[in-house]
Amino acid sequence: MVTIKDIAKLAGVSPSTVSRVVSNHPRISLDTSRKVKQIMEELGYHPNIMAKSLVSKTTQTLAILLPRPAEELFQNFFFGELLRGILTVANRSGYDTLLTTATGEHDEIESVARLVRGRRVDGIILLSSRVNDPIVAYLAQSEFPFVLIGSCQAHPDILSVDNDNTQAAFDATQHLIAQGHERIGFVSGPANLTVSNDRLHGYQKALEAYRLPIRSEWIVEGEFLQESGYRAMSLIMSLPERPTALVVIDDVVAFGVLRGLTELGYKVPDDISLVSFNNIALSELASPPISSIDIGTYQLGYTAAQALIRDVQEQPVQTARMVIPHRLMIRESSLSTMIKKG
Amino acid sequence: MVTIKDIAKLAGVSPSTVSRVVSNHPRISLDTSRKVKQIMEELGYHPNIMAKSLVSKTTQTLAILLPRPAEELFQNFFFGELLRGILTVANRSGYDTLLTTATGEHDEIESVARLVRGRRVDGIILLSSRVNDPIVAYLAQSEFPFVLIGSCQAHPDILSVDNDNTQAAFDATQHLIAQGHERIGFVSGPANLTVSNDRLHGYQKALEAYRLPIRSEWIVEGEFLQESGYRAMSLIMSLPERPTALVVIDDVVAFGVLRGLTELGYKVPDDISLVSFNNIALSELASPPISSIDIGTYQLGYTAAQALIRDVQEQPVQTARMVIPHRLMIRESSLSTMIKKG
DNA sequence: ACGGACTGTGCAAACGTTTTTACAACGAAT
DNA sequence: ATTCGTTGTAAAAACGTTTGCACAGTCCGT
Repeated sequence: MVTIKDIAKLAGVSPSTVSRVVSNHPRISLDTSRKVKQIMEELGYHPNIMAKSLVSKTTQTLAILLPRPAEELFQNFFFGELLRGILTVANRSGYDTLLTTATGEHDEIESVARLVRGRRVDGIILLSSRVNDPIVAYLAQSEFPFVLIGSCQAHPDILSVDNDNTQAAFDATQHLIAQGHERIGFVSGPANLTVSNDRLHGYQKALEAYRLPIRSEWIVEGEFLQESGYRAMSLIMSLPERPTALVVIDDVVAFGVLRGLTELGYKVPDDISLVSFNNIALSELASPPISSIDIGTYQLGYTAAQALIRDVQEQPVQTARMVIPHRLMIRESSLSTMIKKG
Repeated sequence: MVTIKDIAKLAGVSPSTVSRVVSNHPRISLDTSRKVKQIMEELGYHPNIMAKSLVSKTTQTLAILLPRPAEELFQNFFFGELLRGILTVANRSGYDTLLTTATGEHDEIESVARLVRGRRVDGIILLSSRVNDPIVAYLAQSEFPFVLIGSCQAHPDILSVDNDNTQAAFDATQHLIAQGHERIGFVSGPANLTVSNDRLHGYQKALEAYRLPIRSEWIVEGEFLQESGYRAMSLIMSLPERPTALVVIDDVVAFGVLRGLTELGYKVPDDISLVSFNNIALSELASPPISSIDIGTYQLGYTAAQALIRDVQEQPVQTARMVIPHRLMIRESSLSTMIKKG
């Protein structure tokens, strides 16, 4: 392995001089600099990053931390977009990115502590919207730089990036109401996620605003999986009184709902209209194409990484709570030609 | 920051002893071990990973290296599955995982060199199937542990994991032939990827085996994008003589083809049958559900990580070239009830 | 009582950097 | 001629670990 000393010896200078050449120290003569650089080139020298980190106390590395069952996330197609947003910023700023999952129960904290206390990374991007996430609690108390993608009701004051999910769900519901629907159901995600709660809340607010009845049997909780949508759909459609439209927590779930409806012979959007969230690339390729709230996934990752890096570098961070705008993409699944009333 | 020395002082032992406690050295008395461990617990000690790496010359870190325009990959939905396979193995074996992209042209090599020469990681998982990838060339010559997911015609001897894409395409084509098709087209990917070449080759071999004509105008090259499928489809369908079935390089592309065919009023599978590759979760949710070759994406990642870790740890590695079995998932898109003959 | 094997611990060097401090050489200003 | 600022370089300490070597103490067989 070629070290700074090898270069120094060959160039007839001291190691410190080589180090200064590498870091473009102002008080190095052009001659020395050229000579050293040439030798570095010849030997293919690259500084040992561990040694560098040890003394500089910075790793130039961020961690993307996925909480417990990451399985779900990997399957979910907006994950790639999110990564892309994060990596774009990180690379540009010279940071490497560690992809880590916090597994185990008490272990969960332990695996974060390893990163934090072991100075493994300079900052953490945490993907979570658990209502009360112990990892958030740990990080908040540890004073370690981190940003949350999502939100945590127990810690509203931390650095985080999220959508206005309540407003988004309001918009989605309002759109269905504008299409003439009066009986609207909601297929939700796990109740311990703020994203589920917020969207449910927005849905309810919209119904209230338009004085439409909120029927608890039309609200079904599930997971972020197709199966979940399928099941929720059959549950709702087996009721004596059925809704004419559904707001669905996630596109993948909506795919499950759609499959179920099609199997049962319902026509979308004519029998049942659909609006969902996240606007993954395939939503518009479903048949019919699914209306979906675009949450600016790339922006979410991009903004989070940017804020974190600012924080790490102790530049002033603008706001603790950043909101990425959403946008309703209206497609065929919510454009019924004839509405069935009450 | 709490270091090994702090623990040592409080426990009234030397730093070396603490180190030995941490690494479960056999010749430490139970008493000392307990005392030290308790103090570590109290202070929340975690060893500084950089210092550790510096002396041990191992980082316990792998890099997942995505070649040039990673954009495409992030959009492609089997990426998540692949990551999941890799992370499962890596975590279990105590490795962290760096997600890196090699950007720039000459920079491409430079960014890899930084990882390799700077001892940033212990090994690299390279995602690529470029016919002649300079990164593969660099890594092969550098003696650095790495595994290729995909294959590289210029370096057939390196450690790699791939499918038998030729056979897979043969199977797909044969399936269409068995359904009675005699005029079969092929929507391919970029010509500089071995995956495109292999699959094209398998397709041609199948046609030859059954003495069916190979028509070059029915073979269209494109990208791994929906748009690409859409364009390829309209190109092929504008010909005076049209195929009755298409083999498509990738599910996402097939979605584009399907959309195009539907728009033009063709019925799938009755007018045109489809088989594609990769079997992403949404293939079966298309309408009609798309027949697809499952390439064992999770297995691909899992096997690659496993092989790499073996290599890094200098355990004997079984074979240089590992082949993950594929499986044709037959769905409605290739099950035409009535076949139009030549 | 003695040599040896074994057990438990400490000392110090090493890993490859960065950075503070020091200092030599030089030109310019007094 | 002396002082002073500037420029370029070197020496050495520090970062937090691991680990080979040394050594004191204990236990055992003779």
